[in-house]
Amino acid sequence: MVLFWDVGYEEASLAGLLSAMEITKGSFYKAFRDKQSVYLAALDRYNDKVVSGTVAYLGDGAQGSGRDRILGLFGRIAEAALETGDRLGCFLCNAMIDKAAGGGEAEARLQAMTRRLEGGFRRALEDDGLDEDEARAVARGILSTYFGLRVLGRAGLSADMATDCIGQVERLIDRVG
Amino acid sequence: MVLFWDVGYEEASLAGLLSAMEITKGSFYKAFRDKQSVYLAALDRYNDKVVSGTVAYLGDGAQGSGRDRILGLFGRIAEAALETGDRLGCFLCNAMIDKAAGGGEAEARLQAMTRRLEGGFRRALEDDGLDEDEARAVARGILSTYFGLRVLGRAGLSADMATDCIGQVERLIDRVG
DNA sequence: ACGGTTAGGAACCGATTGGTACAAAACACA
DNA sequence: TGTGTTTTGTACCAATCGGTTCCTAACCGT
Repeated sequence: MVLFWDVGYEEASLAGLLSAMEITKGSFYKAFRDKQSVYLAALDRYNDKVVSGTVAYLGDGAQGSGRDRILGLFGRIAEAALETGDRLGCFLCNAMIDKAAGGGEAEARLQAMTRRLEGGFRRALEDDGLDEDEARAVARGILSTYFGLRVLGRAGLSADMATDCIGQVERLIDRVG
Repeated sequence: MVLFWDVGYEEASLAGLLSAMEITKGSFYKAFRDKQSVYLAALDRYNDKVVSGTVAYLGDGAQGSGRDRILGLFGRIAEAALETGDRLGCFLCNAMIDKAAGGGEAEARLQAMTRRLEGGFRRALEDDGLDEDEARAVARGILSTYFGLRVLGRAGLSADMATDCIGQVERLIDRVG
């Protein structure tokens, strides 16, 4: 999964996948139909692990208000990009750009994950008292900023760029209610 | 340029480039050093044509207020994605995700284009009377939303998603001043 | 220890990759 | 028209691509 995440579908060669999995071709083609199916499995895994984790965090009242959770998420992303020099970005976001991948079957998964993420933001906003329609609209704006930040993070994000972006997310939330 | 824009660096095969350019290998390798240099040239071309056009539009007072221009830009993007089914997205945005491309030389160009785009937004906001610091911060938030919208547009953007995103950009602008 | 099943490894496959070498064709200038 | 130069098309290259085949090695319950 991490290899696809890092370098995309085409650039992830079969040899690279094999060494990353520490298996050889025999086992590979016993376990999977072809390269594409592994990619789809990687997407599913990302959905299960990362997206689920993010949505759970956004919906976890123990982490503070909805506002706190959303800003906390963005803070963690910026922190990872700045301090540990994380250049992976968001696999979902990368996959949406990567046209070579999945051949149609990927698109449904991508849209489903996008909806889950949007739902996570909306949930957090509703916890702060926003009504459904307004929460959805703001959530979508935040989602879009989220993807944008992940894109920027992939190409090297400066610290002040990150803080400015997060500041705007903050304003997007605080305006309402 | 359009081929790289559409399918990315790796997926754009030499044969595809040749037929797109309507030349053969002989002329190709006389005109360019290798595939990577063509990619960089395509990035430069995108900068010259598209980014320059966008920045010019954002700075053109004849197109209305800065607010009008920014919202006009987003409107045109959404319109293209929805009506004509444009799945190209933004070459700059795609290239930032596409890690295979450019090998270090691309990164400087990408950051330069990003700064130009940010400057375009900032200029439009300053025309509406925002001071420099505030304009920069808002511009960066808008830039991030811009990239996010382009990502969403690549994977099939619904009409209400687009209107909600643009609505949040509007709120981001209107809050200030 | 046995036979049957499954997993694993390595050789091999045609197709395609980006890139080179070179000759033929088009061109410019006189 | 003759000559020298540049452009263009083509044959070719090693390397790598994703994928198949097949044989061996490990493991299983009896």
